[in-house]
Amino acid sequence: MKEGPDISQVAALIGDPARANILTALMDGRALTASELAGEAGVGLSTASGHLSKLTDGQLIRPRKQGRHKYFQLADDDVAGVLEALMGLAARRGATRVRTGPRDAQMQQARVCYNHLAGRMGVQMYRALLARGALAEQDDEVSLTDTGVVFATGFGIDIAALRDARAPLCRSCLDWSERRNHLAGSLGRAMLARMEETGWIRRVPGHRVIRVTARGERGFNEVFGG
Amino acid sequence: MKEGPDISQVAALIGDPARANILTALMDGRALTASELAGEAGVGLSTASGHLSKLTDGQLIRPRKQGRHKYFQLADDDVAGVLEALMGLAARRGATRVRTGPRDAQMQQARVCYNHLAGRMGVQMYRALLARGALAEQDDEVSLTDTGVVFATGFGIDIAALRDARAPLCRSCLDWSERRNHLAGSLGRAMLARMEETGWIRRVPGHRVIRVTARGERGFNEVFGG
DNA sequence: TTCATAGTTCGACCGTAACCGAAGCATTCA
DNA sequence: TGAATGCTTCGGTTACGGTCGAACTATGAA
Repeated sequence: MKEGPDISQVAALIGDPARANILTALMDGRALTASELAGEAGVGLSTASGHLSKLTDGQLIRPRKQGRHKYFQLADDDVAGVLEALMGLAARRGATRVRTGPRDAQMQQARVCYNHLAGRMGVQMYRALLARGALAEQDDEVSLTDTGVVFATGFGIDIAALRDARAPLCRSCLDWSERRNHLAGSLGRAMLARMEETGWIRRVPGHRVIRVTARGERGFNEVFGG
Repeated sequence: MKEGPDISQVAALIGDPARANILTALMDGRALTASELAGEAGVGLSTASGHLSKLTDGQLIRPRKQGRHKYFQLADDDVAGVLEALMGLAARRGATRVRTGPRDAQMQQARVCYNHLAGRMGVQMYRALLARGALAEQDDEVSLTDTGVVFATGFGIDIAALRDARAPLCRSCLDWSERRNHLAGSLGRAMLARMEETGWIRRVPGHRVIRVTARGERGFNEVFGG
């Protein structure tokens, strides 16, 4: 008597070692690129690509294209919940593994990403703007609220001028070191430019690293918390 | 690379269609013989035997020898919980089985989930118990309050006896059709058994569907609202 | 423009495991 | 004691799917 949903397809999807590794790697909520996931899974890029499209079709993960990178994250909390529950069952017979750490500290702190602020500082700014209601997020889209217009103007940015330009005002950009959103778009660019003008930061020529001045650190923390 | 237990083995175990059929058939908490399960799975007896020993090794099911029969049942509530959760994912993907008929509607209304009540009725009961302070939820854990002990006793359940058994008294289980918690654990089992004793419900033999009697409907609404 | 990097698709190879039937135990019943 | 039933094991076949490298597409950098 075959009743209820067919669990074998979903389970089989999770049941391949490479795919299970991919899903486990995504369990912390970060978004990783196809190449990184190939490394995590211990398979070649072409193999991983096949797995990723299967997982996407199965709605266990969700892809997000960004430039020439393609980031993947778990589809939603329910998926994470199922994985967690499966780990509970699997734990009854042991078999655990290890983990690796990150690298370039300076770049992770603050850097330029297509002319806007990225790294921990970029992510912190983005979250602060969300928290104070300056930005509104929905379905991977982000927009500037009325509150946000007031804030940006106070920060020294001419929003009306930015709106005149064809380029999108706000875009969320996935941070490669933090794996969280930061602010892109013409507003993101203007924010970074403004920080440079006011002497908060200094860009290292020929490199993406950003140096934060003492004044910049004070000011940044004051405005964006932290 | 990775951390946490290896979920791929357990998932692969569930991922085979024949084994998934076997596990699904056991979801109502009954113990079935190898021959019956072979029929459920749609494979030959020798094939089923192989699957059953794999599932046993994987601790998803538990065999019980009785004479020349060998009965199998799910290993415990956790296994049932994982299966329910997987059904939730599968249902969302639209991977329901071909057979959709009156029985599906009945299943969503009230069904057995490893010996406890699931479906809309199960969820409603759970929420009513929370609302009246009989159950307390925190961090995915659920426990019986003093108020709850009084209530359960009034319902005809010997809580002291349940506590003596090793099995956990209360446990929440995610309902695949409602996507909300319902009550599992030995109390959940006792509640269902009590409803059957008092003639509120009648289990359809060989199926997970539960039939609610007229008296049961009155009584249930009276006690659990709605 | 040209070059480099990220990812996808294709083709071929190969291993695992699902499957069945037949023979082999084990248990119960006559 | 045999005969019947329930299940397991074995051997052989088959097919599905995971794997890689190479060719191809798309995007960004110089």
